Amino acid sequence: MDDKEQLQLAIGKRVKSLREERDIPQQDLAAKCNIEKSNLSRLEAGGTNPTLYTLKRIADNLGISLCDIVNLEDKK
Amino acid sequence: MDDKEQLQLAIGKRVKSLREERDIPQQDLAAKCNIEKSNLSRLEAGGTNPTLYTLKRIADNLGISLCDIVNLEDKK
DNA sequence: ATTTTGGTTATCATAAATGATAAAATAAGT
DNA sequence: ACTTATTTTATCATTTATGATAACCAAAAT
Repeated sequence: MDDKEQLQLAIGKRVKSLREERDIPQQDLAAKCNIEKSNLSRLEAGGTNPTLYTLKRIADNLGISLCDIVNLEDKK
Repeated sequence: MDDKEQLQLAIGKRVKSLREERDIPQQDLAAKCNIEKSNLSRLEAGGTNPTLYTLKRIADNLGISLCDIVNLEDKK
């Protein structure tokens, strides 16, 4: 697996984990962020290389900073 | 100006500032990151909404973390 | 069993990021 | 002034993120 795929999987896991910690369904988060639920599903599954703005909206609606949402080190 | 534009300008400024601190020309950084110099120029000018992977490569070659490169608060 | 609810997956269209290249502008050296 | 280095800008092609929609799957609730 290459660098890019690993990164995508890592950010996907991170978003999913943060969302689940808050007990908010994909659909709800997607709606609040104005992104398609199918898009969020792909993102969480590591199937996309999201743009900064997409990550910003997700971070905002999870109540954390951009810096925090891309803090992928040692996150399992 | 909308949210997205502001974000783009902020990340552009941040990258440019970090690059200049290190006295590395756009061309060199672009080459190390395997991105087009024109693309990096656009990015630094706030003309693009970069993907996570693009930011990752830039961060790596600037010697900082993803978290750090998107740390845009109070950066002027 | 059959509705909900949450999530996934597939497909297609559209917008936009990036690649590729070239030319022009600007700054820095000399 | 002239050269050199650096950056910007424009254009076009290609790839891909995202939008939009629909169908499907799996639990859980009832």
